Amino acid sequence: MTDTAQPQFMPRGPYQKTARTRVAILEAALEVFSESGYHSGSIRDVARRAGISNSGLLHHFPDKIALLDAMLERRDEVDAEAMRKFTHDGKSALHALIHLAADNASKPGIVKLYAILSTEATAEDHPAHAHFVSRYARTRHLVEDAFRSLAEDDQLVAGTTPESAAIGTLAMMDGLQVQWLLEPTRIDMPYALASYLSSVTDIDFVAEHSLELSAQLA
Amino acid sequence: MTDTAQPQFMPRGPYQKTARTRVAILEAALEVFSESGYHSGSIRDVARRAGISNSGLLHHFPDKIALLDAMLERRDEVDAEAMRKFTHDGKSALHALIHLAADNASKPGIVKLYAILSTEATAEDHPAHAHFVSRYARTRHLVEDAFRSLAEDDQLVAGTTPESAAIGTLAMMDGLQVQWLLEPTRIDMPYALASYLSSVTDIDFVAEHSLELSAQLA
DNA sequence: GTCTATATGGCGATAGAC
DNA sequence: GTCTATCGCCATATAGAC
Repeated sequence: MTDTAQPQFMPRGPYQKTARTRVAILEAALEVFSESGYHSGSIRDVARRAGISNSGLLHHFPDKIALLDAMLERRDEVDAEAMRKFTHDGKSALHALIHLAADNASKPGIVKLYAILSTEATAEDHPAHAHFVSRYARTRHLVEDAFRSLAEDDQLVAGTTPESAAIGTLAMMDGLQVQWLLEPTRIDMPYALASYLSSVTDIDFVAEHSLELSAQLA
Repeated sequence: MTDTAQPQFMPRGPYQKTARTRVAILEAALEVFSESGYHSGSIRDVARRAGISNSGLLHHFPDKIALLDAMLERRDEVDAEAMRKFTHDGKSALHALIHLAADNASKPGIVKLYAILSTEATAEDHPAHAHFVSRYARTRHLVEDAFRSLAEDDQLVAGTTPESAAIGTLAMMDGLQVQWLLEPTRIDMPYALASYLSSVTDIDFVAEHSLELSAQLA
């Protein structure tokens, strides 16, 4: 990894500008890859949006793949941080997923990035293929653990296993995002996810989530 | 529309060869767009696989967008045919969806086509945007009707509406496809879908589907 | 109906000046 | 660290011969 992750340890000297430029490039890369995916998104477009020349960009990232890797790594730091906060018990972890869905509803760029890249990266020779395989495995384990702790309290409905519930939860989140991107006003992602979680557990996530919403208004 | 849909009405004369060429082109287009999506898939690649030159292809389809439209139209004819067969009652319609999922598991090309195109077409200026918006609306209505007829027999679980169940079903199917494309051996699409349908209805689709499978072996 | 040849332009990446 | 200039490639699409 490079110096992007800890810019606070080198704020002075010539590196300060470098770090700022790198961040600008990575943010532009997120925009471009969100809109067009990796193959159709162009380095030149990223450079243009970052206010830098084509070669100026390639000074910071040797090639297109390095740019994609760095951008994904940056995103994963943010995600990992958000995940770490909600590993209390199973129920609160699933509530956190509903919050995540609500949060995503205000970030179409991020949602589109993962929707496009994850399908594109389905091809085995895609530069981000391994990244997404391991990303799904990691997330699936996290969600599976949440369901397992619920199962120990007999709160999973009959016929549902922690594994099948975890696969179903991730599938539901992904699928809802596609429909939401196509018709944002028709799809209520957090509600639909809560509805799913309620149907595979003995917990009324829909009611609890709407209670939270009313509490926020007070 | 062109003559592709009714080749049986003009089998002789010079059109016969044209029709055959067009079909070869559309099948090649399906391959290419399945692997790379629309933007990254190239007309040249399609032409190469169809055994024709670049300009030869453009004689049949004036530009790339026309090629995509014709290919989607052709696929939709097949899909509509498959759909028409199972509009008996609500329960059999949902069983047919499980069959569709099982069928898809042997057609990674088709699955990948829709997975990639539907996320790519999320962009409002994508040539297939309108196509996918109306495709989702149409399918959602079909599934919603199935759930509505179940609701009239009190077979929907509490807290689930025909609309939310339809949205959830489509989301589940889409999301499962992405995970299945990434790790085919880990995901059992028909089982996972049956599991979802069982959790939102009072019908044990998992048991009924596995009964069907055993019957087929006999 | 299919071809070759070509116009036009975007792409990733490199070389070398400042 | 950033630039201009450039190479070589591939793209969509057109013109015109056969």
